[in-house]
Amino acid sequence: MEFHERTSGSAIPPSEEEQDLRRGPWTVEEDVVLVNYIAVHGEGRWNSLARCAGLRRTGKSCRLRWLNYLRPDVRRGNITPEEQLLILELHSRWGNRWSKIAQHLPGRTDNEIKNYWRTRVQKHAKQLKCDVNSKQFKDVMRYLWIPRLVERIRAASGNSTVAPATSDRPEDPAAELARVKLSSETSSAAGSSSSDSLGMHHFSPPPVSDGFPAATIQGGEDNSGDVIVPADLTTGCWSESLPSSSSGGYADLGLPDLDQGVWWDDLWSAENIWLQQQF
DNA sequence: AACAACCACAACCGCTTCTGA
DNA sequence: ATCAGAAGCGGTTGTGGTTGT
Repeated sequence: MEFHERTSGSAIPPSEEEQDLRRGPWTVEEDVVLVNYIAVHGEGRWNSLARCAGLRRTGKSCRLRWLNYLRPDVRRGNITPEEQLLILELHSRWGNRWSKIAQHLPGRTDNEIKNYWRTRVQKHAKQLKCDVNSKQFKDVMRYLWIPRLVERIRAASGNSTVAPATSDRPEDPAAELARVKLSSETSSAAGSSSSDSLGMHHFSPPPVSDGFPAATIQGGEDNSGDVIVPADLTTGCWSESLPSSSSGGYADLGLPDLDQGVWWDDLWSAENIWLQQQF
């Protein structure tokens, strides 16, 4: 911030050190320096780390580069269906609390999740001409997107080719969540139009092992939107609350693969038809 | 082939929160 | 209790690759 601001209009001339600061994409050489330095000295104290390592970067920049890219346990690339499911779930509960959400996706960074949400989820909302926080869009997620994900996870687990890095950890929240969804033990939400007549209510979140208290409505302390959550979006009964996808349900809509994006174009009409039948 | 439009992701920015003196 | 520096967070922008015309 500092360099940029001071060089643009401020009477305070930038110090020599600030003038020397690099910005923009990191080079391989910088990455190597940072990784080697952290390997020896550990992370933290980012400003002094940047100085001592001889990097002409701010401490913030070093920290971000390490956390989002260079850390050995960072996972990049395709977001698995389990992870997508978990992101939808946790976002419905917490809103844009990306770092909090990221804590439950091992190896994923808040930045990556945030980007995923913006580029995929918000894009689809835009295509549907509705807000991501609107009931319409949440219903799309609830009745179409999530069941689709559940089915994909189910299919994958049937083939015992489960998504990498999310399935082999007993404590893994994504796998846990998927298990919860698939088991579909509770049944109160099916066609829950009576209890959901107000369009919002409290819910009992599935176990997410951070001891987070049973949330009422997400948004919580950050009041970043007071998102209204469809009744059973988060109750673990998705697959019960809608027509069976394998017996005349959404499978019959001929939806293309979730990741391909195109199916959303056709989704809105199908969604409208179905919702009109429901509400 | 060239250009524009779009997309995904990396990085930055400003603000808030935490921590230690 | 207060203050300064460090760390963390969420929103935004920049960049490079891809796709369409």
